[in-house]
Amino acid sequence: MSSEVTILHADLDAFYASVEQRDDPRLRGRPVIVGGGVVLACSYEAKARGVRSAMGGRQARRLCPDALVVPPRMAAYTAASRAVFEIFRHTTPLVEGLSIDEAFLDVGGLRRLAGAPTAVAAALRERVRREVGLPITVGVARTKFLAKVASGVAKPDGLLMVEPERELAFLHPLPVERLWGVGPVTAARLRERGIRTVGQVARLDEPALVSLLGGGAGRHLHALAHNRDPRAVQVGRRRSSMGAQHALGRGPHSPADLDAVLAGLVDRVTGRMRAARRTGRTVTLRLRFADYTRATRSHTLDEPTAQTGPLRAAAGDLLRAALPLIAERGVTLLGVSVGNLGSGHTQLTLPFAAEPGPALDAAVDAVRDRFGSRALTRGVLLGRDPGVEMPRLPD
DNA sequence: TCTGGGGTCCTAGGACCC
DNA sequence: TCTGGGGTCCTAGGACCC
Repeated sequence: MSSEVTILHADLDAFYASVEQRDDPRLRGRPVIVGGGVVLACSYEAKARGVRSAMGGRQARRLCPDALVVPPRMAAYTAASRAVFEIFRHTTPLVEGLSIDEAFLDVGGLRRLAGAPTAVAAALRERVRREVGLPITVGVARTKFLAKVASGVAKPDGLLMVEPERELAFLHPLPVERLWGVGPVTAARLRERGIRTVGQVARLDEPALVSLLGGGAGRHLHALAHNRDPRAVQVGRRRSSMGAQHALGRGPHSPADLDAVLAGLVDRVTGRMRAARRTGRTVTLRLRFADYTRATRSHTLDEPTAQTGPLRAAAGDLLRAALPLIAERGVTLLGVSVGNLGSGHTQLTLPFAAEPGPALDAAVDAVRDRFGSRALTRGVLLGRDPGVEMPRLPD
């Protein structure tokens, strides 16, 4: 783990709502809600009145009757996101996107070129504001985790650096919900034990946390509470699944209706897959029932594909097999996603001959570091020229 | 808090392989 | 013949994130 502060977490504020306020002056300074049935995003003026994203539209309007409700414009948000990520990548090549509106940037190599990380962060904020017209908050710290927590604390439209010598003083008073990976269930489990702050978590030993929360979450939380986070900023991560879903209302819905909805969903997903030049093998049918329980059913094809036909057929089989369950509980949401994306089709061009030896071994290690071991489970194609496929690496 | 649409990662059992 | 150890893949569920 680096002992220097090099990591930025940049996070656009109330992203969808800020784009709407940017594009329509009448919305500026006023409570804005994006999305009708459910709040997709809301401006800080609406947040001040208690409106939260994922809240039901009725409740949101009750809390804030004078809110201006606008329908989402996904194309505008995608365009704004692209413009902001261009600025990120112009700042440093080491950019790891987390979602449409946030990313980690490693600016460690820039000290001589562009100045200290806080100066880089301030310039970045200024540029996003000037060129894209959006407010953005940046957290600056020695680790990804601390940078993310810092941006959360600094929101909205802020900049906060956590100096190495005050990391624990910054971290320990925070409520556990601030920790990345602590949601309602984990927070409730901790609260039952009287644990509310990160400092209290840090006083528990790892076995106690593991028995309380399970192996993965327990070890994760123990590390974070002790400020251990060795993860590097990863460049070039690709989506591993693509999906689409649709809420149906309480029904009833005939099998033919469901099949028609399913066909539309598969069409949408495969269209996006082809546009992104991705293929996939695992089709997952997602169901939500009238009692808000959920189920998934999945099937893995022998060959990856982006064609509508085979994926549609597999999804149809899954739906037919789930009809008894649907008849029993009543379906309210249907979703399709395709996973196992792209493996076997990844091609990396490396600047050396792909012959066995120390150079190749080192390159494979570098690939593992950058993309994770999963990138190699189906073999990575190495080539000297784009478009030229080299033999598979041995496993 | 009564619920949209898009994702990630982890766990666990069973099948199957050497 | 009824038995080890190690590994991958598939399926299903669950927690979490924006």
